[in-house]
Amino acid sequence: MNKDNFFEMVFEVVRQIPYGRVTSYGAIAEFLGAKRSSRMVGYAMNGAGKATPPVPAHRVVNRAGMLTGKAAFGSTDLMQELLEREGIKVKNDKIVDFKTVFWHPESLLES
DNA sequence: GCAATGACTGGAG
DNA sequence: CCTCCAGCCATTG
Repeated sequence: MNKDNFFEMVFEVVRQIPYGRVTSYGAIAEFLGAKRSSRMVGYAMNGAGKATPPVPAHRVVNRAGMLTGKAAFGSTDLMQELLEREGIKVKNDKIVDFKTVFWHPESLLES
């Protein structure tokens, strides 16, 4: 079954990520109130490419800013391309100035 | 319902 | 910020 509740809220947050910004699985999990379920966030992203509308999963990386899920895009180079496309510099499968482009989900609370 | 899995995280070196 | 170890948790077989 697609669009499960847990996946849904993860997709929602990821879709709210502004252009040229990235966030981490733990940040999303924490925002959802399930910081312990950080792994589930990544797991949910596994269905992101199959979800509708598709979510910018390339904007979601681990806490180190490493493109851990690049393999799930089908093309490992695709994720880096998309990130650079947004103005984000990627070096050795890791985001440059990660803390600078990092986006906090809690920013949604600020209208 | 139990066992295995995984796009993770925090603590320590 | 990098590497290794152990803990958490929902989905799947």
